Amino acid sequence: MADSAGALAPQWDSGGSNRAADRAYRFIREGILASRWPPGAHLREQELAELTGVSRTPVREALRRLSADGLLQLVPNLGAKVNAWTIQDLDEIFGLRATLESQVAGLAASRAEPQHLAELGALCDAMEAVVGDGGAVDFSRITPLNDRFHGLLIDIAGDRRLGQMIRQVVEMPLVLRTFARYSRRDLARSMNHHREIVEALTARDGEWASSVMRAHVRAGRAVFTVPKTE
Amino acid sequence: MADSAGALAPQWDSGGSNRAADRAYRFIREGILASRWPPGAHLREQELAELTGVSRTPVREALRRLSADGLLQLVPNLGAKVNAWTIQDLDEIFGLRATLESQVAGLAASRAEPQHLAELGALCDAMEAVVGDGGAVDFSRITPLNDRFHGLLIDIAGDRRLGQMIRQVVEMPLVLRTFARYSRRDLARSMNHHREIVEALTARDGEWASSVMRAHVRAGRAVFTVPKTE
DNA sequence: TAATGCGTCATTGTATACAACGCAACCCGT
DNA sequence: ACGGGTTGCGTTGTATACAATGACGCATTA
Repeated sequence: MADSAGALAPQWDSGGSNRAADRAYRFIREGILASRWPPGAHLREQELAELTGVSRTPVREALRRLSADGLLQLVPNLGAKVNAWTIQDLDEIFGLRATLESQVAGLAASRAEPQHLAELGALCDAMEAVVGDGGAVDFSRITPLNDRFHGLLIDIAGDRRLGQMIRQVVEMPLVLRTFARYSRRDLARSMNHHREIVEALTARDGEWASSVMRAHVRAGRAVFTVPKTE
Repeated sequence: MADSAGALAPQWDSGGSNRAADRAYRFIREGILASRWPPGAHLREQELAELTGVSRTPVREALRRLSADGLLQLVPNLGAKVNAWTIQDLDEIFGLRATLESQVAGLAASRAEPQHLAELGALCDAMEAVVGDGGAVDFSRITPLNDRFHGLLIDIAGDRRLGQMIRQVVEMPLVLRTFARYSRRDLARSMNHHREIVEALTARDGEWASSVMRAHVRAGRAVFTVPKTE
């Protein structure tokens, strides 16, 4: 799910600093996302400390944060396990996303200003350019654009906590991006959704924007169940 | 806000253990909720360690958790400040609650079973008994009942993540429970909301339940702005 | 006098040593 | 052979010592 309804990587600065704890956080997080450790794997603090080049103290802090992110499961006196995702988890997560992101779209409709609409439109152009290139779709170029699109919507909506919640929910199943893939049809539909959302915002129609966004997310959910058609 | 739309204290076991970090967590949390430290106050790790009777290590862990809860604001190299709540914060938080809890009510409507409805009804009875006593309302007796009511709804809905999100959102402004108070009219309305939600669940009408819950939360928000009428 | 640079101190961040806990293997008794 | 207790080891939890960072005050200078 390198595309829209599935991506939305957190771009906030949590862990952007140069503290040892932040380095450990980034390192472990990247490792999990790259499936360096399979779901269910037990992470030992000492080992992580050596790998990261810091002591156990910042590693412990990183583990707590990753647990809060939902990437790990922490059991007292037993340590950290890489989280494994069930069907029910996916349903719950995408259900939450549908609720929250459609809310964002609705809010954004009543607050979007011309420059916002212009940037959203430009992002659509850029994404369509990548998809329409003819050859194999370069997901690594779509993902940041898509993240920016959804992030910008959150900014426009102007509800910090709502945005924070969404980022938290999206963070959880980030691992799965590697596995699932959008077919070309899925991608085309996603692009259309984006366009339609911008249109709805231009028309200042919150219900419209909200509905399309809900569809957008639920379509994203379906990619995990329905086989890739292409 | 000892009542329904404002309470819903987290009853999960986060911090229930006997580890030093958990004791520190509980201690500091209680202190903040009891206004032992005013909003904006700078909490020093050493001082907290001495007060709690543990070392700085578990105190640091507790501070990180409290920051994730939203009770503290953490700045790298500068430490922790007790969070101060603005009008915008309240609007955002109650907005989220309205969205999430109404979702829960809707889900619960399609999943509630007779024994659930019975327990919800019993909780309504108990709360009304406390309120209708005639004398001054004993908030300390309403709060746990109300928490149980909302918590049971979450259980019935059967969406763990949704419940987790709600608990997280409710946790944030928990400090304010001390300040705001429901008038007798507000309380009466709250009780009516509860009853109506149970009715909607009995009728298996998710839209109905969801709407009442949304009203319930927004009425709770208003208590913070409109002066107590009594 | 006001602005700037430096030094000191309080406070946070990190490393390391030690304690407590849990699991597993083993021994012993029945 | 099987069950219960026990010991040993690996891992997590906690305390403490040390390093690094930022804030405040003072002195120096234009």
